[in-house]
Amino acid sequence: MHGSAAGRKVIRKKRGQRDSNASRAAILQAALNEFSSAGYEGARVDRIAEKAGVSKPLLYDYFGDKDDLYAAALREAYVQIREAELELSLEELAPREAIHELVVFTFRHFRRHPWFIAMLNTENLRGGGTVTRLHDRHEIQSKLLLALDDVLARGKRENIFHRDISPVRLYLIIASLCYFPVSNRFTLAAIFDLDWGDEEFGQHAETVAEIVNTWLTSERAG
Amino acid sequence: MHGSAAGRKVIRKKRGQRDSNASRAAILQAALNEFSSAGYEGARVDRIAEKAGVSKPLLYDYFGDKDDLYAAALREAYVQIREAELELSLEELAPREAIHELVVFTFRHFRRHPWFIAMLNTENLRGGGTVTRLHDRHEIQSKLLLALDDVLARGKRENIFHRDISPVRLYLIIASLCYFPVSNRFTLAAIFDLDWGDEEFGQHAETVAEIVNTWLTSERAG
Amino acid sequence: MHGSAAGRKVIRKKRGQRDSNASRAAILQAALNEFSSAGYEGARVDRIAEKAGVSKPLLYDYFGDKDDLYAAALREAYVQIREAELELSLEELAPREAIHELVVFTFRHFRRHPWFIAMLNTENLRGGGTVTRLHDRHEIQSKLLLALDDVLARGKRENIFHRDISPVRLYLIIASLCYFPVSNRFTLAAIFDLDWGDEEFGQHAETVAEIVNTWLTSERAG
Amino acid sequence: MHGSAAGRKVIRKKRGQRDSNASRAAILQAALNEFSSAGYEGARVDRIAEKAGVSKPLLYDYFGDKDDLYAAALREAYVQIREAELELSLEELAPREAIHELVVFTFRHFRRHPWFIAMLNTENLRGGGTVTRLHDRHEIQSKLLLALDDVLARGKRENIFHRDISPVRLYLIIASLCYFPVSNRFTLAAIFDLDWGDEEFGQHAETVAEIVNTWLTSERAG
DNA sequence: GATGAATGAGAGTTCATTCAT
DNA sequence: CATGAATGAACTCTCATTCAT
Repeated sequence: MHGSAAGRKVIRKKRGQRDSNASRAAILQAALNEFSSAGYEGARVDRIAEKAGVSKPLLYDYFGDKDDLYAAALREAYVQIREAELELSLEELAPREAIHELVVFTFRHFRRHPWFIAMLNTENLRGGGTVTRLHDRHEIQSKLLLALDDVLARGKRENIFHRDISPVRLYLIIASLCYFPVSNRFTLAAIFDLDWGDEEFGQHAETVAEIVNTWLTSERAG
Repeated sequence: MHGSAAGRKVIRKKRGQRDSNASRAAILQAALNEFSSAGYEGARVDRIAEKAGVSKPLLYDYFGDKDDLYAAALREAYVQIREAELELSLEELAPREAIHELVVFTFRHFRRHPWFIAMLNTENLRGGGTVTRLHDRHEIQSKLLLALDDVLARGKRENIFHRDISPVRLYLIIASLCYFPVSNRFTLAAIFDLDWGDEEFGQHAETVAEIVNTWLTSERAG
Repeated sequence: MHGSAAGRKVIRKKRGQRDSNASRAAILQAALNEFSSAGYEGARVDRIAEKAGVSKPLLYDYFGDKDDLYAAALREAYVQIREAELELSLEELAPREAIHELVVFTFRHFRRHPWFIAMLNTENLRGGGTVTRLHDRHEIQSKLLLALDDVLARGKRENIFHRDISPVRLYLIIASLCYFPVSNRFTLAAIFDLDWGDEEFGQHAETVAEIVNTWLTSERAG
Repeated sequence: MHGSAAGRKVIRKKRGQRDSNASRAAILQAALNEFSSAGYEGARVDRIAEKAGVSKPLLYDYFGDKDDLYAAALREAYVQIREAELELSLEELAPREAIHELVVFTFRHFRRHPWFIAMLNTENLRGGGTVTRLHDRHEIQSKLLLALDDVLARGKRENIFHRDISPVRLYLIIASLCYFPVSNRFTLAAIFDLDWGDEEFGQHAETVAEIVNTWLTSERAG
């Protein structure tokens, strides 16, 4: 069923479809770059069309108006970031090592994909109205949550972790610690002279991993 | 007569100027509201003037162009937030209690001043070019850093805390944990159904405080 | 079919573009009118667009900003005036008659193209910054210079003219005499009651021609 | 009578009047500078007030609106130029020498007072509406006309000049020859590379003087 | 299907001018 | 007499969007 539908499309407009897909992808990528580097209001439809190498009417034809294009770009940001997460596999690591690995990965992840952070900030600045309307917004959840669930369960079973916490809450904590220094790097640099290079970021990641592990392994205060 | 008139003058702001000071303050506040709710590009000078109850030319006369006004609003955001921090005093609390208090305060602080978070996000989205140009940007540092320094020293002296960490780094960790759930509340709500009310935020603050205290009091791993 | 279509295309302007060339020309003419009748600062872009029958964005798209449009109009003024000069041919006239013809023509020329004079005045009022930047400003030189060179040479050869003078200097003298009464006609009328009609202008042109010829034919003072 | 009137003023508002006159003069001079260097539309009332060292309301109080101020500046331009002409005395020179002197003087005159030329150009660009409304516009006529009348009469009487021409017409010719090279110096420099210094201007003045004298002394063509 | 041509609506900014003290 | 404070109106320029081929 899935296959035949795709097949039909290819037959019906072989070339058109191929171009069409390439154009769509180019527009999407250009939109993602533009929105993440200029914000919603700062983004220019002209610039997106130009960078994508298509005409504006085509762009409007494919994606609707600026708002729709922004929604598509936001969705694309989530899709891309989740794809990038696939390279991480924690199943075979011991719980504490898994946490360490996860923290270090998340940190690097955010540093390497600043446009993802920019899109999230933009969307939150706008009140989240767009993300709420993404029809598959729940499927977009980090795959890391599942891995985290497994790690937490193993840690509990092996009597290494002594805290009851949901994977979501734990992810929230890890994400908090990794997000802020990247997201706010410019103001932090200006106000606190925290102008970090790769090395300092790496060290901070180690600290963060230890904080999380220390907490997970400690007994609850009596 | 002369004396009392002069006295009144001081209270009613400098005279001769129709109401210069009041106008300035009104513009600044309106700008802060507008920029934090619409971002830099989304902000409208018309709207700021209207909300401030002044004409656009007056606004331009006082603050220069939109960029200058934005810079003034950003600075005002920092000033207001630092003023609000004065209500916290940690000197008389035991180290662990002080940390707990600080975390809870910071959390509530961010929740109550969402425009501050919005301004920081906007500025980081823009690459921090404006904050770098604020002449007194270093004096803007959180007063909490000083308090934190004292708390850390006491904790060490009393053999309660066993971690070597600079106040700035510790503040970074605390701020990270408190900032992200507020800053990203809309996307978190949409993706993870993390739609918190005051109570849940309060609980999370407790968790955060415990994480930090657990780490500070634990021995370094051998 | 192909050929004839192509032929038609040339006549009907390039196709596919809705009416790009016609719009450009209309804008240029409207700009010339507006700048020459209102000066640079007094000229209104709205008015130019309206007179040209196009929208402002189109105008900006074609010509850049007001400054660029002004430069294009200035250049157009020179182009039009030089085109109009083509109707004059002096080669077959005797030297004295040629000078007479040239003076009378120049006078009438200036009177009939007052917007040319207005553009020159405007540009000189502005310090000439724009004309200096015209890339082909030297090719804009009056074709009359060449004719003048020929007339002077013949006059010398035939022992009619006895003055050594470069064509440029002679043109400067003739232009001076023809320009001022037209350029300053309003102040002259107000101060000296010199409110001339066509006839008086014609008489003055005769006087001017005689002045120039008298000088050219006279021997240098010993 | 004269003295007592002045005396009364001084008594009536000793300081006020003195300031008032100084302010008026300062405004007038500033307006002249501004209008002649920026044109009517380009001139800024703010700048005039600032350069004159007075407040804008004062300026408006003294002179009315921008139009009135422009009219006053235009009148002032004529007054100043006529005052400067007083230094020339032709009565005791032989006719040909007088003409030579007059031409050289006029040339230098225009070169040294470029703001006068700028004001005339501006006014002509505007259609002369303002000069027409100056109540004493006829008294503003060049004093040189009277001198010229005398020179022409003497030339005729002494059988040196053989042309019938009114002083006004002769002045027009001389002014034409001296005005254009100065007025249009920027475009001439750009188009014809006529970038003159003092010396070349001086030489040109000599040529002009000879042209005029040659014509005046020549017999009318038979 | 794809695009050059075109625009309505509105943005930031400035300017001559006038209150109110 | 003198001015700091204030503004309505207008200007240049831009942007998301659509027509017509």
